[in-house]
Amino acid sequence: MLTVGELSKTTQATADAIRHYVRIGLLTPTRNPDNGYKLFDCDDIKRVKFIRRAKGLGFSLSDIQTIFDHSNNGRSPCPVVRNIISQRIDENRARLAELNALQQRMDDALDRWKSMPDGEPDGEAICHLIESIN
Amino acid sequence: MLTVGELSKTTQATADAIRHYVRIGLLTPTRNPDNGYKLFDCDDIKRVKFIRRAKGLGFSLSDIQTIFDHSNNGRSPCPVVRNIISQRIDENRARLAELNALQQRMDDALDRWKSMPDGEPDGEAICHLIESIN
DNA sequence: TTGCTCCTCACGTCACGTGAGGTGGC
DNA sequence: TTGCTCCTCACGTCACGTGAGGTGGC
Repeated sequence: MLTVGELSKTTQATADAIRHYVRIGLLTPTRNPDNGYKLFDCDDIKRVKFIRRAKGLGFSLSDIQTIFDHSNNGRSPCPVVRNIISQRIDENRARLAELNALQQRMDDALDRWKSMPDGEPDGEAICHLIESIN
Repeated sequence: MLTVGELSKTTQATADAIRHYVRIGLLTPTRNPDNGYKLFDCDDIKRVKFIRRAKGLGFSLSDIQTIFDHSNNGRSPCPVVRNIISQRIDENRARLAELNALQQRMDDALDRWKSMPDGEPDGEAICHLIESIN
């Protein structure tokens, strides 16, 4: 049996992250009755490593809870895993498109501003650099 | 003088967004003493349009507050605006790199999983698709 | 006694959106 | 009276990080 700190070391997750997983029910450690310390077992090591891996593939903690639920109920989580990652791929593609467009706008602005002087407050504009865009 | 709804229409910001800007002090409308309704003026229209434009360039509401503060104190916000956007550009570049790497991992996983069957719970793996990665 | 780890709240993050419960204006 | 707008809380979002205040173990 491991304490939070020990589980943290073996999984590379911070102790605070592990406490968070306990709070939201992703992990359900037993307790040392003497001092109330959380006690984790080998399955918890597997679960935390699974969480880290799944997060690295874009799964949210809520997604991971769904996967655990399927697994605990003796159903294969694989079909739902395929569905979720497809969604996350679509979402990430949309997010990337947004951020690329933003990057473009920022780069354009910074470039245009290179040839513009700093303005002094004139009671009209708030910042003529920003207001010159569009 | 405009009410929230009217300012919302002329600026394309939602009424809730405008209320939020008031809550955090970006806008400081006067009040109609009869009914407590917020009353916005022409400068508020300019401010909300400015907020939208600045957000479109990657400035946070906190950044925008800083810009407003400079402007209200009779200092040119331009130097600070150039600094902030440079930071935001760097941050966004880093974020893009992360999300591109994530996209790569997700695409690779989905691709590899195409040739793999759904696994049945075996008491060993939680989800062998995810655990096959890395 | 010291220093390290553990515990449980509870708040902060970012920019709103969403009820809930109530009121003003035509 | 109806329907629309306005008001103010206060909570939820996502995954933790960070105090605050206190205790166990060697």
